[in-house]
Amino acid sequence: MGKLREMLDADCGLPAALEVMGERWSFLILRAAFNGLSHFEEFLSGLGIARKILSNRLAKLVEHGILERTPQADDRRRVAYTLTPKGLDLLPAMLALRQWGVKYGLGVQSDLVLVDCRDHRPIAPIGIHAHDGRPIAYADLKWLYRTDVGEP
Amino acid sequence: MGKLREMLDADCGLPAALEVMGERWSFLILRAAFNGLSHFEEFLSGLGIARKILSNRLAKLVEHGILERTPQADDRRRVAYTLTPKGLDLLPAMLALRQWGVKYGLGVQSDLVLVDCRDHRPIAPIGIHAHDGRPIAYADLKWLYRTDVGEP
DNA sequence: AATGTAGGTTCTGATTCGCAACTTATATTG
DNA sequence: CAATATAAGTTGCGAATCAGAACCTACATT
Repeated sequence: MGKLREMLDADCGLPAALEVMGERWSFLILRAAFNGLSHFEEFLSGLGIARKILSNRLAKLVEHGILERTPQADDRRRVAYTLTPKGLDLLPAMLALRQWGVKYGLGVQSDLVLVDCRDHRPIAPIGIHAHDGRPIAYADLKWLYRTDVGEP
Repeated sequence: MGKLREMLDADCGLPAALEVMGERWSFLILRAAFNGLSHFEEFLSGLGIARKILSNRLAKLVEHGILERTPQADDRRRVAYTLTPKGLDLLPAMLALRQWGVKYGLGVQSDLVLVDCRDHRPIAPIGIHAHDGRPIAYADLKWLYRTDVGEP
């Protein structure tokens, strides 16, 4: 029980991730950004979000370094919100959620498929892999203390 | 622009996933379940969540088929909440978020590492792979209509 | 029978959400 | 140049949600 408790208390990274991305709309804004949207009014009409909330979320995403805010040079009314490397690194998490939603969701199936542009074939389901790339199932996982891991 | 709009409108599975998992605490409850917790009071003290919210979230997770609620036979006061296959399928998404949080979070790094129990080496970062398992970068992805994908 | 425990529900205030209207800085148009 | 339009916010306000505490109920233990 002590160990269990310790595992929970350990800041496993999830609370940090959820601090930003756990808020309503954050993931949908991120998806829109991945889809190429970058302006306030694009997000607004594309997502059906309230202006106030969009303003708040964009500010937080910028504050956390997930989006970058750059006023446009040629039209200084416009501001472009673009994904930073930190934001781009959320793609696996977003796709994993998305694939889960497609697998179990009741929603209408999209006609668009994410493919490898090289061979135009759909990407593999996001999954768990060993250090050598071999897929692993949940049953084959366990928690170890850092000092007990095999040699890297 | 029409195509962009269409991509956003398409129910890509993310909204469905977020309907349940987008709510506060849902992911942390899920993590606790993956860590072996199964009883109300365990979640309660393990997470520091309010009773009311925990009650509400557990009900929703059960309602959406992510957890299963089973009153215990030997002590019928106790109720076990356990992950269904649908819930277990959220592991990649949770790990992807967790790894992102570890990579960029400010939180204290956990001493516990998730390993392949066969060789005791840490799992690979969750990533995007082509149908044949080859890793792909964001730049190599694109959206295609289902009718345009390469032969499976 | 009395007490304790697991799992909730109810009551209260503080936050957050969402809609609509207003503001400010820049562009465009007559 | 004046008038109007547009992009990106901010403000105000009612509705929903959150969090903490106390309360409740079914069961189990002494």
